[in-house]
Amino acid sequence: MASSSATARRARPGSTDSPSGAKRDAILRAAIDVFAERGYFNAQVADVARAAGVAAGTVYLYFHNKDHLLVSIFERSMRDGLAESRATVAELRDPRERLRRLARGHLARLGNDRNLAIVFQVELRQSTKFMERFSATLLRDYLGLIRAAIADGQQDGTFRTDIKATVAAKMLFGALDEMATNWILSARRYSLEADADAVVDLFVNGARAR
Amino acid sequence: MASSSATARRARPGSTDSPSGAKRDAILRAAIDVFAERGYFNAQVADVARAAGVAAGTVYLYFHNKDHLLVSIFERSMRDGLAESRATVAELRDPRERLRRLARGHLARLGNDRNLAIVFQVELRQSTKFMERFSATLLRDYLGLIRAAIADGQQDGTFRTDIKATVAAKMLFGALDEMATNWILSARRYSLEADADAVVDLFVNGARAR
DNA sequence: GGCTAATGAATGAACATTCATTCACCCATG
DNA sequence: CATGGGTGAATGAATGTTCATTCATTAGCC
Repeated sequence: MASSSATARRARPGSTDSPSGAKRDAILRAAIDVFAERGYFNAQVADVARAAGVAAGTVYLYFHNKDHLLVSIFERSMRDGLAESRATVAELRDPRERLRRLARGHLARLGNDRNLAIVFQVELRQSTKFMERFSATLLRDYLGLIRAAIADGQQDGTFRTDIKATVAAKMLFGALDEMATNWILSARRYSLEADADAVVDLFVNGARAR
Repeated sequence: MASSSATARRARPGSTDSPSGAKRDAILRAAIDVFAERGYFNAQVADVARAAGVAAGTVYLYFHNKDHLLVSIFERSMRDGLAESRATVAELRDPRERLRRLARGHLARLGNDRNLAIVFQVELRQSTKFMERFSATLLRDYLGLIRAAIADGQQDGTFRTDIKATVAAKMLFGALDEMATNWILSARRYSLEADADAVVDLFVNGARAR
């Protein structure tokens, strides 16, 4: 009943996933910037449209509604980030090195696009609805990569076996997340990626003097 | 010019800080529950009023506006939490033990009031406006306590001196924060406070096998 | 009876979404 | 090669709803 030609609404250019979608990209980029600037709930769809150089109604040719804009930003970035992370991990054997590269990648991605980082660290965490969606993918797949590296390290004797890989993974992720949030809120413009090594070092070696 | 009797609006019972404020407390408690349930932006002031058992207008006798409700929740909990943390820390000498008790206190406070935890971990992080306010106090004073414990530990030889206390403090905080967020989003009802020791142990000793 | 707290209906502004209309382009035809 | 009409993308003004906030009125108390 859904897509028979009887109900045929006018074909929409890229509601789901068009191949090129230059205009769709422009709207998405504008949404990242406007949401980062004003905050999701305070941003008006008309603002996004203006920033993208299109009319308000045009946004609805590419996205179902305002929510869908936020979700699309999330899914796109997530997809890209995870793919990159998987590729990075695939070619490394040493668990410590894997964690280091995952951390660098994570912070580099956010550090290279401040507005995207704001959307991820702040705007996306509004309401448990988004959080749960966020959590169901990022914290499953991405945390999974970290956990796997740690578990491998436990296998090969690099890491302690008396800690739970799951808890350790959450910890490392939390530490990175906090670095990103701090970076956003800080007036200083330091390199976020540079924090990665310090975090992984502390995670691996601990704070205790030896 | 602000508070001269010329401008004297009708005295409001507890706009800022009334001594007893039983009704104010009821409204604040209702706000925590309603915001946790529906999310700040989707919650209506009328919902809060209903949950508190008062009329919509009454909310405005105690709070300037909807924002002020969120800010008040934050400031009250913050004040209490910081006071408790300071008291805890004051009577302990060992840096490791201080960190452990700070962590336990942090997670216990959130673990004892799930709705408050939701407001803190999710709702309060909406828009950089709140985040900055959040950051300016929590991340200054609270992180300060953690940093001081770490710095003391560096002085007395407990902790490595080749790490920056500031970065380490952010890391530990981030790890705890992540535990709290995970706990909220998890369907399982485990004890959040129990995570504290694992986190501090990992922070102090690191993941590396020894 | 005078005072303040509390009420809740009414107000009005803000804004997501719709949709009738315009515009730009393509190509079949003479 | 010029024309025109068909197609669907794009527009943006209009709509309707959703609340935060106000305030004239009432209730309770000393």
